[in-house]
Amino acid sequence: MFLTLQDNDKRPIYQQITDGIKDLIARGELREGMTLPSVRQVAGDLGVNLNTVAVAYRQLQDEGFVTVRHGAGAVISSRSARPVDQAALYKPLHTALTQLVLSGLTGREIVETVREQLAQLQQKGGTR
Amino acid sequence: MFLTLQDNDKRPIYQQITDGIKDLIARGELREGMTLPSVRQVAGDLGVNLNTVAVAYRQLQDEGFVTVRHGAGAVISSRSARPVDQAALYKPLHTALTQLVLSGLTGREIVETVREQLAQLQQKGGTR
Amino acid sequence: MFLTLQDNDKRPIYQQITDGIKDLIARGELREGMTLPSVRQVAGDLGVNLNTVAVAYRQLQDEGFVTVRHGAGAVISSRSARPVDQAALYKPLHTALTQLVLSGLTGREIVETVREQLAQLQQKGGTR
Amino acid sequence: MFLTLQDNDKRPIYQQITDGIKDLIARGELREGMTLPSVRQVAGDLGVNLNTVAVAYRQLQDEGFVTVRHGAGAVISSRSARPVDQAALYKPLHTALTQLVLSGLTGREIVETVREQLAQLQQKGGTR
DNA sequence: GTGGTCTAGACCACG
DNA sequence: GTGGTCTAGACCACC
Repeated sequence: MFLTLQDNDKRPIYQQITDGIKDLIARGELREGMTLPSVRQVAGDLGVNLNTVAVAYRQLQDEGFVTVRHGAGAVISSRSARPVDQAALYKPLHTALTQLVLSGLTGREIVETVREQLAQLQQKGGTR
Repeated sequence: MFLTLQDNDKRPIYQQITDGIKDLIARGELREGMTLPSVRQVAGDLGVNLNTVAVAYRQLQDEGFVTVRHGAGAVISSRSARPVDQAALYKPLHTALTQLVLSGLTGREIVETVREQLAQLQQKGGTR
Repeated sequence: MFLTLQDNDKRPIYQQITDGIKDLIARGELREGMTLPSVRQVAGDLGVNLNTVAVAYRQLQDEGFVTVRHGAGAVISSRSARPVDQAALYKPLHTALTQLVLSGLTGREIVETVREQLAQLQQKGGTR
Repeated sequence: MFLTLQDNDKRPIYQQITDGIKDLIARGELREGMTLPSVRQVAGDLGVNLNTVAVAYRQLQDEGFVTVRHGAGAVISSRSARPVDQAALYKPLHTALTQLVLSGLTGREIVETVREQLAQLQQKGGTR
């Protein structure tokens, strides 16, 4: 399977699924036009309830990442179809950076870490 | 007041308070030895429940950012007193970066944003 | 083709087809006695399942918009053959108007929009 | 109670609740700053499951109509906080008008009906 | 008290 | 087969 759940993760399960799929899209493993595995399959693979996965899929649809065709599965949308909430976008980054600064890392070290993580996200060509 | 709450923020109120105070420490506006305003005062200023602020202060104490002395309020700890959870440290950064990549920003733009935010956090010299 | 499907439309595909054909009838592009293209042709053109189109045609027949003659296709009925469900008729209008009011439009603007859309529907003189 | 469910309504229950509350906001019976009745109370009054109401409330939150404060209820947002999807806004109106034209009503009659419904929606001063 | 999440299991609508 | 909705009932987090 391409998704895994973390026990020590504080996010709700459905959110982990949503974020995980967004992550796969960001990394280019899931591309425009591809069909997501069915709700039932994901639920079975992860060992969670059908509804939990359905909530995640619904969220992805609401945010414009996938187009759900009733009875025919969920298809990855084109990027242009996805909206952007500028305010909500930078808040998590700010919080994360604050934590890193507090931990005593220097700005140089933090930027280096950011570069590494970005390289990892983009190595599949997902943001071409 | 030095803290404000955002209506459109998804974090619980106590978390916004905790994060806000950490932010002030990171920026150097709150320094080692300074005393935080009382739970009652913060609750009154923000218009929230006493318990909510108490939870935030409790969290700051648990994480070693402040030392609460009975009858004397909460004072900012020295940085060396603060523990570091490596795993928990980088996860928020990864999530935040993923969101930014998904929004269509290039790696260059993201690194630039990171630099700006770091500069803002450090302009007071609080952690350098 | 005379019909197109919208990806961002929440209605089921068969409903989009039904509504689309009703629209063409309302605009006078399809008139009494004309024959609809075959289920197979529409399915092929739109790239959807045969059953989906069949359901749409069935719905049009149930509502009296077309008469299906075995082996001869579906022909547009005379207007007098079409029944009217008063209650069901005004509910969608009410819902639509509520949405427009909520969006902040003034009554004057909404009435103007309605006039424009009606003019568009009637420009071919199909129902006058 | 201020909400009622229609048996002959094809919309899912949670959608009827969402639309009903939007309607109340549009009519000005629910105004900015007022608190919605609790999920439990609505569920009890309407005789539906807790989750069903929770879905409706979540939808209202996602669309910006209410701000949910965990543990403290759901409060009506200011109108400026609400986003607008232009495309989705006019489609229902178009569909509704098409049905009315097909029923044989004249343009004059339809505009008159629209005026009446708008007057009804606005009589409480909700759109001031 | 409030809302949020999750499960187990049912039934419906769509393709 | 697919996803969507709903119920009954549980437990958690927040205020």
